[in-house]
Amino acid sequence: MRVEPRRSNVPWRGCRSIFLLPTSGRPGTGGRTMDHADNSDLEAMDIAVEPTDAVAYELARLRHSCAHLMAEAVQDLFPDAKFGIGPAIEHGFYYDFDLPRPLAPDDLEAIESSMRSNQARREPFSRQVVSRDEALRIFAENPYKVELIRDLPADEIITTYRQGEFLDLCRGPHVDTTGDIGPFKLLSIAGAYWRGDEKRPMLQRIYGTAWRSQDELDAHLERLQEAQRRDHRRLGRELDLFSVSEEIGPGLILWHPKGAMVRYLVEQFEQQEQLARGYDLVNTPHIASEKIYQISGHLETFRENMYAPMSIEEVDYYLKPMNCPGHIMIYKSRVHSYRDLPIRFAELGTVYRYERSGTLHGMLRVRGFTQDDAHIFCTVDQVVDEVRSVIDFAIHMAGVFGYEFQAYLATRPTKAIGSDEVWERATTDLIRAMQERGWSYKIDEGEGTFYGPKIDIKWVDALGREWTGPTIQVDFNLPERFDVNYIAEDGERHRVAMIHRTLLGSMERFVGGLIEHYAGAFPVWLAPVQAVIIPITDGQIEAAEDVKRQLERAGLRVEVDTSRDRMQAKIRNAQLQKVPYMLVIGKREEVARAVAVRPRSGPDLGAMSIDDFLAIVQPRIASHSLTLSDLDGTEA
RNA sequence: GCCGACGUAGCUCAAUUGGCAGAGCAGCUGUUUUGUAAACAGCAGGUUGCGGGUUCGAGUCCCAUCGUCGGCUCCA
Repeated sequence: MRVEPRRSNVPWRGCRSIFLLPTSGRPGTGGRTMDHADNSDLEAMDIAVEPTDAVAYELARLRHSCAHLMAEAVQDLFPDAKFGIGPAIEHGFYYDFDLPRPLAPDDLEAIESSMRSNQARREPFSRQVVSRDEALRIFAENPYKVELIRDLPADEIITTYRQGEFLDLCRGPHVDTTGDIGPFKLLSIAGAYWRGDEKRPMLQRIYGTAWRSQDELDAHLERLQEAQRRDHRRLGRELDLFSVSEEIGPGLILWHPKGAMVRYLVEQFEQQEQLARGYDLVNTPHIASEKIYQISGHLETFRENMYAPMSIEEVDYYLKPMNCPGHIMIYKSRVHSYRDLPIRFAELGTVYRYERSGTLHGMLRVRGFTQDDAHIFCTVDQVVDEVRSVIDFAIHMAGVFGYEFQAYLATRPTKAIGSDEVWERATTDLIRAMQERGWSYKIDEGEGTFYGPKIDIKWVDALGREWTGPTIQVDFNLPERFDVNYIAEDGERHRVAMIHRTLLGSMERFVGGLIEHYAGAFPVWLAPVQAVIIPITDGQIEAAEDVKRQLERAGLRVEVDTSRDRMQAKIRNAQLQKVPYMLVIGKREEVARAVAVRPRSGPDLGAMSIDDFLAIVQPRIASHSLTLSDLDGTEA
């Protein structure tokens, strides 16, 4: 199975990654993972699908045909257009064009309507085998196609496909006629570097989606809208969770009280879990002198992501981009016996990294973030066990937040420190740990860190989107560079192994993801406000305040809505704020010393005593339940 | 950083071909004291992102800049 590297600034859009058919009979490519320059394969393959899945195959064929249909329309509109590649991708397709002018939204409509009339014409797709020279002659006017042809393996059978007036270099296969393409919609225009290389020309890319039936298309468009409704930037403002300020700077998150409460609850929970698993908490400074980053190799390999140094008494100091050097220095502050190991240092460590302006995205891609970072110092023999227990920990955390997950093994990048043997060993250890855990994993070729390979765990959220979050890295390199040792049974110094890991990734990205995962409706244990008490008239404010005090004594986060809105408006506001419980108090409840409980998710539970309400809520808080009452088993 | 689009009140949006910058919600004040998703009225709110330019006159046209959005590249 071959995996295309993810390319997107939005972490979950990584699910755009696609799977290619095995390239039987193509020497030199079997089993090789695609790299960024491998788009020629994409074009040659054209159809990109999970090999086992017939439906996916059919969809991909249809979508790739739709890309051709779109290219035909673009050619009509821009006779001078030069064509790049137009593969099927997950949920749709795109095609890259070199056009004489920028596309505008109106163009999409024109292209779409031209596509529809060509679709109605039911133009057949016809395949021709051509020689390399013929192919070069046919596409002589088109430098991109020429490049693709030149890069094809010598024994490649070169084919073209024609429908109507449009002829394309293409391996196919296609549907029989344009009439078989099914309902489609063009979605967006974007720039994209030719062959993904930022040094090469930028082409205009049109994204579209196509399905077998109108119902499937409608469902997909509905999913896109749902994703928009869940956008954490929108919910972050509406629920008053966080903001960014141009004056403070882009990519720097301001956590408002409610967002900070969610973060605090996540952090507190995780810290407790860590302490229960033999971690020690540490703290390290936000800046450090250049000396440490010379030793670590950061200045060598990570400098472009680091902020410019500040000079303090003629020594350059850097904002820390990672927490590892600090933890290493804590370890090294004294001699360690093999009996001490493993030592596990955990820190909610805030790091700053320069990210290019175009990559920033709400809380999901920022310039300052807090990692739930830990470094495990252990013997080489303990690595596999430790990695395995980190994996268990990660599974546990995923379950608490209701995520499915998928593991990726990221291997040695081009820019790396350390010998081949060391990398080999670290990679093998990671694979062993995953195998012993019974995990299947995919491979992200060359996506490891500069000091070691890693397991990236990607959450799959309620909408089926993937998020890069937790990461586990085995590192034999930094211990070497920092000369990190322990005294073994033989009385000699031995090198430690290090495991870097996060379980949630960063608090920014994790909470941002949580917002979208829960659509802002946090489970009651995470909700910044767990209950709003709604007095029906001013007469019940006192009773409401009294109830609030009782609930606060029981450890709940509660507000009283003392506004002069009518009850209906108060309920609406609480509902829009996605507060788990509304506790209505009118005259009847006041007299009965009760509250009428209305969960945001379900029907009114009627009036009950405070104790009865607590009996509903407290177990759910303690168990991190996703439900608010026995009546809603499925609320997410 | 690159390609494209977009920046008007706290939020969502209006404003003919360049001709006095408006509405709803939120906010404040008053009236209403209300039974499960928006009571009524009034007031206030803006150097149209920032800086230049063209013009008698710029939210509108031009240039530059900052930011946002969709992608590309890169990443927790």
